[in-house]
Amino acid sequence: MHDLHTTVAAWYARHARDLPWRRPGTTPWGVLVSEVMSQQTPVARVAPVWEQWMERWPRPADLAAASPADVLRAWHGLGYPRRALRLRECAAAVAGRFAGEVPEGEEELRSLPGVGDYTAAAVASFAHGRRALVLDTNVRRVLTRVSEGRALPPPALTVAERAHAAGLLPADPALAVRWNEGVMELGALVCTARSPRCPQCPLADRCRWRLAGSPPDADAPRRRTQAWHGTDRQARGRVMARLRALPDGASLAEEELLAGLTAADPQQPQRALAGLLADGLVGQPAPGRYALPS
DNA sequence: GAGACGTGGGG
DNA sequence: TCCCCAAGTCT
Repeated sequence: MHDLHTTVAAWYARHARDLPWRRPGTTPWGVLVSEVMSQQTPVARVAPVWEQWMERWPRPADLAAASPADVLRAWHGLGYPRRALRLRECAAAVAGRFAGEVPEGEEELRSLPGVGDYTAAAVASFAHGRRALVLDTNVRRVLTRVSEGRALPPPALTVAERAHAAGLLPADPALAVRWNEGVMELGALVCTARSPRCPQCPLADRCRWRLAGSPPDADAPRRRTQAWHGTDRQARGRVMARLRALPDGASLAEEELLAGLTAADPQQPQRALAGLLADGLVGQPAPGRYALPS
């Protein structure tokens, strides 16, 4: 029976995925880009996009100089395209306010567009080797199971969770980094949300949830199932797909752009377009014409 | 704090 | 086919 941290670190050393941004030579900016791309998006889908992205725009200044249209097209498949625009703004902020160097402190990191608590901690820890509390959904799930004996963490991060996780974070920065990446990876590969691979888990012998027989979600209020069909979000996605597919320099009139998007609510397509315009995801190269923002 | 915000793959 | 999601952030 090994110490918790040693056990996780040993498991990570043996089972960590060979993700492109974990390879030697990856810059702090590359790590930041990987974290933003991975927000709510499966890592397997991020990897190939990240490689092309970093080859095309290796430094913050390169991305800041790119057109929103190119950035949005390169983002294809990752979802939540507003993240792409924010990442470009983030690049401009790093290039400008921070002389092209990704800041090391969580406070400064959080001041960047698209960087919240999780991403700031992840970049501080994984890119700079700092001691930071990385609390993503994977870590929360692992700790909830091992320590609380429950199947899933509450919908929103609680102060109790934060305190518990903080107490587990090693004091030594290098050990803290290993712990962070180890627990995250364990949650991503073994202690998964749907079908956890408990027989392969290095913590199975001390997991309260496992020891209790892996009881299904007690009564914890689950997040409401994500609304989708017939939503504005779906309509927005369709509009963006059409614009991304347009040849460079081409544009569409509103009727062409929204044709066939009729929904239960006849106002929806236009509402979606208005929202995209407001978000800067759609541009108007000429009056009444629409395209990706230049 | 609740709700908005995409996409494509797996079970 | 249909449902459920996957390294959150912003308002």
